Amino acid sequence: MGAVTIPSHTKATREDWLAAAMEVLISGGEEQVKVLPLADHLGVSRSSFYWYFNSRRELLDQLLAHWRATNTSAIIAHADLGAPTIGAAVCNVWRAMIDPEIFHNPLDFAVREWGRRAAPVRRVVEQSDTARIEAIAAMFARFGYGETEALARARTLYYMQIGYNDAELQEPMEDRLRMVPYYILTFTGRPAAPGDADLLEAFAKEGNAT
Amino acid sequence: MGAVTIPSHTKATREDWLAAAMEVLISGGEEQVKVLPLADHLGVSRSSFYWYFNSRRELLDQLLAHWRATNTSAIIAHADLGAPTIGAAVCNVWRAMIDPEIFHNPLDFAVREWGRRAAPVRRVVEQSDTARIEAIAAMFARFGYGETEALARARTLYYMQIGYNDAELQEPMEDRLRMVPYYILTFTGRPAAPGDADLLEAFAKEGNAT
DNA sequence: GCCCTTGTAGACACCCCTGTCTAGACAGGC
DNA sequence: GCCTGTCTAGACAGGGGTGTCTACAAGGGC
Repeated sequence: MGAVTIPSHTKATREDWLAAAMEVLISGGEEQVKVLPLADHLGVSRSSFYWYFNSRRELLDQLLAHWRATNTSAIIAHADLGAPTIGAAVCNVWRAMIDPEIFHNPLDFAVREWGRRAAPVRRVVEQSDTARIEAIAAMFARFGYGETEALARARTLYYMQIGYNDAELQEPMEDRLRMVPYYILTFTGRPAAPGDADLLEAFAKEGNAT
Repeated sequence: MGAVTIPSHTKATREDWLAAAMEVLISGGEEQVKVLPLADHLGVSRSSFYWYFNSRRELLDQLLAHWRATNTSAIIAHADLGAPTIGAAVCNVWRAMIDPEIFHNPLDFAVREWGRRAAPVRRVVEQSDTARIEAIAAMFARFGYGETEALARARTLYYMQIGYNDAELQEPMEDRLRMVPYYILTFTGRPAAPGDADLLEAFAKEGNAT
């Protein structure tokens, strides 16, 4: 991991290509990740790309690897977090999935969509889904839910959030917070305890619009 | 609506183009709907397409219109159905969203994905989501849930199913049925009544793998 | 039997994308 | 000051894609 010396006449580094490609993957999907437009965007010749990468395919593999190494672990970490009540625990997971600092939702969807058409990618996505849900189910189990119920509730929480994010609901944060107790009731089957949504509210107050 | 006479030397009708395009939209997304491959598939010259349609764009508009006219109304109709208990009502909606005869899930996703990138399409999808959720919220309200709770539960049910479908979970039907009472408990906050899942089980018995 | 509408084929102009290859610019080691 | 390794430009070959235009085949109306 020694510092790599970058010649001063370098216009676009490997990381520049990756970052630009990631942006396009997120905003336009895998099919839009094309070498020519990326080269234009970086103000560089297309052939320069082939110095860093063997092919477009290799670039895409790198993007998938990056996704794998970030989003899934973030959710699992938040499901594993200690919490006083199941309601607060649910809020931890919920927060992890709406905080752009923790979980990159547009990227998650870009990869999910990509996987719907590319079998190798789909397998990676399925593994991640399973791992995420297992972590959430374990969370419910820690609060006394039976195995099957924990799984049902984990799936409900997880898939509901996936669907919710998918809809990109433009809902004012205050409306959303007002509904939190009802969501907690639905997800856990127990009334929300006072303080369950504290961390969520604190996060909202920091000025996060979406 | 008079019967249209089709000259015998017609190789591909307007409907043939539409059906082929729909297939591609579903399996490959909007970007894959291309005139040249469709022409090859239909064993016809590309120029013949331009006799029926002014442009690729016009073809896509037709596909969106067809989606609008089928999937959304199917869900709303099933949410409006009478039911003895809220658990059975939830099963009605659930069944509507997993029965390929009623609701074309792959098409729904293709359109949803398309809308993520095309603003006019997105608006149509948003309208549909709102209408579907309102119908489900009204269903909960009919069983005595307060307005906000009904909305929270409607969204949970609807988005969870969207997320669930998105994951294309390959789950044996018997496992799925076994979890139904737990899902009913989660969605409604009330234990499943005997018979709630009867229609769902009948549907499963008809031999529907997914 | 002719014409006219319907539907198709094939060529043309134009655009965008991938991957390869050659030539060359630029800095640093020696 | 030359050589070498790093990086880039530009041209080339090859593959698709959209629309348009002209010619033409094949029935039905008259």
